[in-house]
Amino acid sequence: MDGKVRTRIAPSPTGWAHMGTARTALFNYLFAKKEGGDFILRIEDTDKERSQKEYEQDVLESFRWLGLEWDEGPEKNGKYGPYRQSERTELYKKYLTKLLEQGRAYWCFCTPEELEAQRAHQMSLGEAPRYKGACRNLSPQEQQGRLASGTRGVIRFAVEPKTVAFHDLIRGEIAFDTGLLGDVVIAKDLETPLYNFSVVVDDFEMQITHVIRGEDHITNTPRQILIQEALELPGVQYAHLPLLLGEDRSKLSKRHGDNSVRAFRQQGYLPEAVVNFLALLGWNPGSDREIFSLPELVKEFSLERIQKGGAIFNLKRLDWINGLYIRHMRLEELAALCAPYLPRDDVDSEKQKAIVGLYQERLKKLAEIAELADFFFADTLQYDAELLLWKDATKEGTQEILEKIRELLNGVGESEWTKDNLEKILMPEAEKAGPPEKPNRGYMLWPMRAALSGKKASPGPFEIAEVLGKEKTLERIQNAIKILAYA
RNA sequence: GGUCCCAUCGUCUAGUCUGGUUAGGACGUCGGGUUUUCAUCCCGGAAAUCAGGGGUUCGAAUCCCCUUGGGACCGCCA
Repeated sequence: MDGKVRTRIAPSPTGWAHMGTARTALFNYLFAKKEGGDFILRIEDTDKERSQKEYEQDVLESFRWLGLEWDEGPEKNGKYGPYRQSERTELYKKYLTKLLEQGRAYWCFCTPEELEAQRAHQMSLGEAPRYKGACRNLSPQEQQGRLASGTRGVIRFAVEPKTVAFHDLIRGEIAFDTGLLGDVVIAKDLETPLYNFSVVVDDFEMQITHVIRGEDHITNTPRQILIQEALELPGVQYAHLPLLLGEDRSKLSKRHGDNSVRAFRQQGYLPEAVVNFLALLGWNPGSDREIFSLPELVKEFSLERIQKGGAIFNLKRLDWINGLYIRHMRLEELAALCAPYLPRDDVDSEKQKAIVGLYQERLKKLAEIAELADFFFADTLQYDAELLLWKDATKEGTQEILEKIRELLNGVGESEWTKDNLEKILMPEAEKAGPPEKPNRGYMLWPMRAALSGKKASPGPFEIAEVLGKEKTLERIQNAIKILAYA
């Protein structure tokens, strides 16, 4: 032992990687890196029924996307693969056998029905539901006999009644009376260990020094400490994180919608923004600063500044941070990220970049650009004539001004077709637009912008015109005149 | 029901250890400015009797006790 800090994230691949898992991973990563230690990824796939490769893949992709690279694991294409519990069966078997031989664990042959009945009975009596079956008193010979006869059994750990206390790095002393626990099932058979057992074995074998996990694991801790003690393994430090909550203040789950990392990724949240947002849920630097890159978080991080109470997963705030990161991005980079959300055909990358540039200040998440910028890719715009009328503008007046716009634009050469030029040419006219007694540029700019975008809200008319090009711009002005004529 | 954890604006939180602040910041919200619209940007407002009650003290969000409320867990899931 060189005293190096080692943390781990241990997800089970039974669903898409969750935001809660991502935050736990982040805190483990931050603490490990802050202490100059290692961050390890261990896939807890002992549940063969529910574990799926697809989900495991999603976990790896999600963590990599967030920039949470783990420090070791089986080599795979020059990158570290994850450790998998399913590949460590022999290891668990060794420790399981040891506990069985020591008499600290035993085979239990109670049926699920019997256990259910027991639980129900205890609950009705107001007791803590726990295993108090008779199998604990079966002699080794009886256990072997039943196994030999083909009776299905599970392996239970004999919990000794005592007070187990541990020091939680976030919450301080926490004590439990294990007499209330009951004998926990630690394996279905020698080849199929269960969570509370495999965790203890792996955390020791992987030399984990700090177990940083969700608060929902607090009550598992005494069981794991007992197993640790029975196996004569050294203890680890625990830090139980406050939970991520839904709007109703209950643990964030599917009930609150799809909170998988991939869902956020698909909507166009940036990994840097997600990391920044997640870090500030339950932790703060002790200053007013709230924008941090991953390396900056590593520098600032400390377990002492982690909150005890749960934190609601506030989408509005994520949107704000995401918009902020989008605005601070290099346009080339943003355009590349937006490309998948825009139509592929007939658009060159320069034009795409120009379009994205118009939305850099307007996007909260990348996917929004599809709908916002759709009119750039449309053939003919469909909209109600009403849209073209600004405030108290009349149909006739608007028609007139559109004609004027067409005339002026017609005179602009292809080579002079830039936003600045168009503005220089049209603005003097716009200033005079409207009733002579109270002219306002809105009388011209609004219908022009509406004609070009077909929308109530969009970037400015000159910016759009530049991207659209002369031909398409004139076409749309013409189209607007027609729509007014038929209205 | 049992065990354990938690409690400052609607939300994320600073301040609590080492009592003395107009209880600070941010998101959101409302209003104003810039503006053809939306967004950005700038300015301003409302918003927490610090869950409640009792102590200790000249003084309590901060220290002590009680109560209440919320949450997590109680699986042959993790």
